[in-house]
Amino acid sequence: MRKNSDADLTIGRLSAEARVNIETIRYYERIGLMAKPPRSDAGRRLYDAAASRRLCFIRRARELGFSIEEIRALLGVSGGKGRCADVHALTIRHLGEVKRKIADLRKLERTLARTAERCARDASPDCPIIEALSEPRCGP
Amino acid sequence: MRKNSDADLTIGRLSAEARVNIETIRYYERIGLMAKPPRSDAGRRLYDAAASRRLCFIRRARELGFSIEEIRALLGVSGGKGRCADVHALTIRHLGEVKRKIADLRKLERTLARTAERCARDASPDCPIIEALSEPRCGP
DNA sequence: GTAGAACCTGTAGTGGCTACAGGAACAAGG
DNA sequence: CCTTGTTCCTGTAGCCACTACAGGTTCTAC
Repeated sequence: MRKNSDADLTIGRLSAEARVNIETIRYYERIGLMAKPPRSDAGRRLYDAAASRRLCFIRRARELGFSIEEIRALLGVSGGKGRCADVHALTIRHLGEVKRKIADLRKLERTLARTAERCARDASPDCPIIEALSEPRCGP
Repeated sequence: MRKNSDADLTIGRLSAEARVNIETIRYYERIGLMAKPPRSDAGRRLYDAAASRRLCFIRRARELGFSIEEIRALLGVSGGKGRCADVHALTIRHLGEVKRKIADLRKLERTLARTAERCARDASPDCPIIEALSEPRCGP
């Protein structure tokens, strides 16, 4: 059962361990984010502990909203090939994007709340929300 | 130049007037959000003022983050066929989603900020961000 | 041995666009 | 009228990060 690289995790077990969908793992392999693992005689993928750790890294980074390409860069650094300053810069840029998204959504929230407030909420076909969306002036 | 339906706007002019991309207008036609307009002898789409107003409605609703299907429903109401209460319900649901997204992003923002703060920002390959992403404990 | 679960590859789809390719028609200026 | 550049057409494919099959093989438990 032991292979030379200690790879004995099938994809299903890896999926459960790292909490990443099987199809997603195959996808990550396809796009090069995960290495092609050794196979059993039956052609089944066999993963080791290092692969599991890498997949967890990827999942955490995804959860933080980093894109696939950003994660590629992060993985580059995590191998000791990059610098902390680069990671920081990437994180700060990402943080800025998150802040911008929040600001946009806050604006949107306010507009929606204001509009909904004016709504009579009855069976009438007259509706201030629809009226607002139907403003005749549209062009510049 | 005048047609029986007063349709004399080419798609480019409609695009400029409603501030919606030409390709997007064609896409909306394909998915049934916009009606197929009459054509010139040369096969060019010719839009009237009502089409322009409808497109503006769609754009505004998109800007408010409503999905295509939600916009379909809103357009149904705007023709006098629905009720204000339904619009309100749709808007409140949407508002709830926006609030949830904001809450998620706020959480994310805090995590990113906290992590970035611990960063030495130097040329070191040792990096607390990478360390956090590399936590050995991954499974449940 | 059998049935169900796990795994494989390859392809297509999700949502909402966006960008071509390869052609035809139009408009403006000389 | 001719030329050139712009606008428009249809159809197809791609973006991002997955996700869901179809149709098959292999494994596991009873």
